[in-house]
Amino acid sequence: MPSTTETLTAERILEATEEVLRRHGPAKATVVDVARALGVSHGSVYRHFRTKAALREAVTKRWLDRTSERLAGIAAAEDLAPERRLRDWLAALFEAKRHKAGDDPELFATYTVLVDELGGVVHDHIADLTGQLTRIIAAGAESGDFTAPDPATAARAVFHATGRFHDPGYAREWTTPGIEEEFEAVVGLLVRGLRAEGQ
Amino acid sequence: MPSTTETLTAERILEATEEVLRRHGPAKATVVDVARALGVSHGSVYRHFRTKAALREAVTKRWLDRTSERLAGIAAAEDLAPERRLRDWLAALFEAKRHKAGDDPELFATYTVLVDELGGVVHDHIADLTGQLTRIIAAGAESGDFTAPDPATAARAVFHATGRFHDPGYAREWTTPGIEEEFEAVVGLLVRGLRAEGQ
DNA sequence: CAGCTAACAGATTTCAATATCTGTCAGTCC
DNA sequence: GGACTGACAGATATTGAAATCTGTTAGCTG
Repeated sequence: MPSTTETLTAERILEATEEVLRRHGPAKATVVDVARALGVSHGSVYRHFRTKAALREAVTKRWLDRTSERLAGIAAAEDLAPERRLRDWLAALFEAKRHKAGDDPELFATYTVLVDELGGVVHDHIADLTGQLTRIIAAGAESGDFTAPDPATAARAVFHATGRFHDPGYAREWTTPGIEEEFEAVVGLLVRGLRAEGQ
Repeated sequence: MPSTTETLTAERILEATEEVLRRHGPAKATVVDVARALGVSHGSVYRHFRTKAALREAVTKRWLDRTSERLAGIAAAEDLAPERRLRDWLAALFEAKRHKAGDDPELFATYTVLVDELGGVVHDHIADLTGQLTRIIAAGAESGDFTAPDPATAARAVFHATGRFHDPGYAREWTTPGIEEEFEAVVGLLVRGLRAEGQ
């Protein structure tokens, strides 16, 4: 039973893949399942994605990009003071990840598996996020609020230092009681470390 | 073939267990293997450890404690300036973990598996390490080198912020080229954040 | 009698046969 | 004739029967 008569597009395949992953999980989701969900033969799916890995990569990239886009808005908010912008951005990153993990834990676990079987995608995602952070810190350095000889290095340091609050490997900890305070303590320390001497 | 005629002690069982883990890995190491290595029946092992989990826990605790002990020396070196002491301690922690991981990757992977199937042991280990950090930071706060209203909170923040350089989950990254510089950048930022206003 | 063994029940793991999946391609169908 | 199918070979996953392991205990042994 074909779900619609529309032509088969990469986009429709990605949507079906996401649904199959949600239902079956990363280990049991097959290309045949995706084709079945679309009412086509699996050969047709291979017309749009050369391998199963390419399909998984595309769907994962889409998922990661949805997070980056939301944060890009904050990174671009040049009206806010740099410190405020940095704190908001980090809080939004934490909140976004935590929400994804808490909302639908199985889907989050699924994407976590996909993410670390796909080296390149994560690398790009992290480059994207640290790029946004670099822009915030560079703005702060220019305005004199921050001391940062090399904003890109400082951005990576801030990103790594807050890993506990956005790296999926720590997702289990995101529901423990004191986590908000831990986050505040780490961010507070980092912001103090970035601030220019005369405040 | 009994390896010796000595009486069977908990200590001898732990040594044999470590050897069996090194040889077979965490998934295939059995209590029967340990007993065989000691030339006794597995029932004798159960006389000293109530369950297989208890045996694994004891051997893991021993392994973690070997790291803590080395660091305790630095934490107690009260002749060093607080900032120096903090930097040395963090560098020693990174170095210790990195060495363990690089030296015998399979044994490290084995213990990593054990560590995160045993919730309580890690918790104690982390409490031990953050306790050492707290003492260093508290000393810095007293001497006026650091600003830290709550040294224990600051210690946990520093520990979490440097997770990338001691959490086994990141072991893969410890051999990548820029890791030393990343470490320096994070530690530099944290130390700046801890320093009292007038330097 | 303290320390050990050996045999056991139930749970878990292994292994090999069987089924399913991936990726290709010759051929069908608007 | 461009999008799709369906049959195929080799790779991977599933399954269930057999082997092994965990944890207990009755009894041996020095």
